[in-house]
Amino acid sequence: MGKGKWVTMKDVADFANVGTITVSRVLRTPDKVSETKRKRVQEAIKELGYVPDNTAGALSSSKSRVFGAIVSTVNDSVFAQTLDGLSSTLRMAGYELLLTSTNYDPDVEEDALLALLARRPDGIVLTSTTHTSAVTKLLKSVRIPVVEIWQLPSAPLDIAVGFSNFQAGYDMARHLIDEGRKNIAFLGVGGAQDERGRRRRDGYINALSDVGKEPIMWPDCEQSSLYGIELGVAFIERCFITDPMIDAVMCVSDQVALGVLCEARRCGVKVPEDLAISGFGGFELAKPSGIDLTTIAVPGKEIGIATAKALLDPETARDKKVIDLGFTLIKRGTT
Amino acid sequence: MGKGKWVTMKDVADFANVGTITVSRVLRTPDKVSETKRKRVQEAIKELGYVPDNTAGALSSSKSRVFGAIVSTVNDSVFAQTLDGLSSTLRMAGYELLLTSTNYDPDVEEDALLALLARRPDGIVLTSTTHTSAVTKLLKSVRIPVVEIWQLPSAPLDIAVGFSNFQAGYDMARHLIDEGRKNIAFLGVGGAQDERGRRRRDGYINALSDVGKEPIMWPDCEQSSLYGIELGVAFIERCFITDPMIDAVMCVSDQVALGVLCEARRCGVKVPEDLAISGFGGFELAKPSGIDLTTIAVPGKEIGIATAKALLDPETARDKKVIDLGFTLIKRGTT
DNA sequence: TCAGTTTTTGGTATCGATACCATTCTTGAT
DNA sequence: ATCAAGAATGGTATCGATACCAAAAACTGA
Repeated sequence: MGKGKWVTMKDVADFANVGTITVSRVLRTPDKVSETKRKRVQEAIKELGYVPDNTAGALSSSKSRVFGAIVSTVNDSVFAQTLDGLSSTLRMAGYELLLTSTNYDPDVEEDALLALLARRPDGIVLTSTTHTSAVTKLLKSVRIPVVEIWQLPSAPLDIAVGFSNFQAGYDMARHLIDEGRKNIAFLGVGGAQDERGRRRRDGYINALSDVGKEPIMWPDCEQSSLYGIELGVAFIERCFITDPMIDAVMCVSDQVALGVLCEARRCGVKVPEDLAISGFGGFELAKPSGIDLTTIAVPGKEIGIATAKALLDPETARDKKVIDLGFTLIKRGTT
Repeated sequence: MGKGKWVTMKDVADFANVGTITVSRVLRTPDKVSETKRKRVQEAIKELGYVPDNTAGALSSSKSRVFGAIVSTVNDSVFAQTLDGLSSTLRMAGYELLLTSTNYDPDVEEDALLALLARRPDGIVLTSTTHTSAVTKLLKSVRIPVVEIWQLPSAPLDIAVGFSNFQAGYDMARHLIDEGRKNIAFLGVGGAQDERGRRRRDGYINALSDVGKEPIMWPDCEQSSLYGIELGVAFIERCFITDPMIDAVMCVSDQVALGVLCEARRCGVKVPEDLAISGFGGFELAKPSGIDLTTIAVPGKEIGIATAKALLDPETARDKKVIDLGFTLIKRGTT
């Protein structure tokens, strides 16, 4: 313990009395080495506590065995599931994940991408599909798989894995309309950064216009600093109370919907009689809990797994280019 | 765009008509290069779209500018805050974060650590403090800072940043006792994997024994596959109903507490009159929302930032060894 | 037993940057 | 004008692995 330097492959080779390349082969292609030497090398590795140096390996083989991910936030439970699925699938294949979050800032994305490329990853995952021109140029010039996830761009840079946020918004609005709701509001326009949320809102607007209705969006400007549950609470206080014609609210996320639901109950607003509420994200609570929110379940983990597969085998994935994993509208008690 | 290979430092040097080392210096120590050449090099970099290769740099300088993190799960909002603080602070200093999650499995931890060390990180972050002997040996032999976070081990391997889970459990139990509760249950023993939860439970047991009370723990065995909100719901159905002496429940997490709260309301159990409920994690909802859970707020983001600082300047951090960032008991309406 | 294969093994160059040392160029003081 | 001290610059070795090719060993069938 506490040796000054790392044990190198040469040390192992000398100890086992073989050439360095044999040690390399024991690690990468064991069946190409005779059993005697293989065992001797494996013992030497154990004995000396050798840990291979991947930075050196990456340099000579130009394969880093690392994938880079640039996500808008890790602070989201459904996103976290994707990361879980992604990183565990990759690790099983002997790859690691270099993670960066941008907090929805495109300039940070550019910096992050440069930092990532400096590590010569074998592939890149992005949760955003709107990039600065520099980013687009870089991504196009790079000879590695680029996977955009959680949405389906019309013109993917390379490969896309996700589902249609537009369709999700459309379907949910349609569901509310079918339930006989007359004045359906959309809550959560504020998130100018969140392009997935905007797509869902666009779906909502389209569905309404298909039946000749006008959208009601709140907060009406993007100045609002409210988000999550607090935004939901504020909606009841500041919007629903002043505009009692509203009989349904479609929330940008489950968090927001939860805020609306709790505050509605506290204020004696009957759900779903007076106000129908829908969320997004696949809130895990169901009927028995008393919080049975109608929502859209998203295959978060599956996206992660499919992304990992696409990274590991880009050729196959490129045949499809856009991999749509769909979503599920879960009708529960709040609508 | 679409060039076969990466642009190398040599290419930039030739283009700018300088030596490679000058290019290197422009990137790392710009003030040691004359202004004329510096500008020429910077233009060449831009012109050619040069992205430095850090794997090569890491090899020759033995500084990878990458830190590795092994977390039990990313699927936890408070953890996510730590990761956010950690990775953004590190990136500002020009470092990246290599993230691995173990899903609470110590064997995975060992694999993950080996994979991480193969990338020769400049430091390591761990959320667990119970390791296999192989892991402990490896971590001790490594000459880089090792930071254990989210708890305070009595004998840290190197540096620890966090707060006392034991104390948090103790204080919350004490709070319930002070509120006059007679039969306080602890909900969430099942998480054998979650050592932080176990510490809090130990604090609870201690607080009760200090006043001569017996602990009530549910589920009583670890066979339960329930977790999160569902566990909270199950508690009311299966435990509280059968043992009506219980007048308080201290939950291992806010999620669980939320489940208890919702189900209690649905079943007509009065909170806090019939049942006091406490959570853990710093649930962001407060009084106006109707869900005003008494909880313990944890400085998640601060832990991330402090960890980053410790990694970047281990010498200073080692003076303290254990950095206690504390926690805050937030008394709200459920107790 | 031997030529012809196939498998196993090792030597050497190489990946792209930085470290170290040597050299050249400034600059200021005498 | 000359020299010393310091700044700027470049050449070459090096980091630790893998690629590529050549050599040695083992195996095949006649």
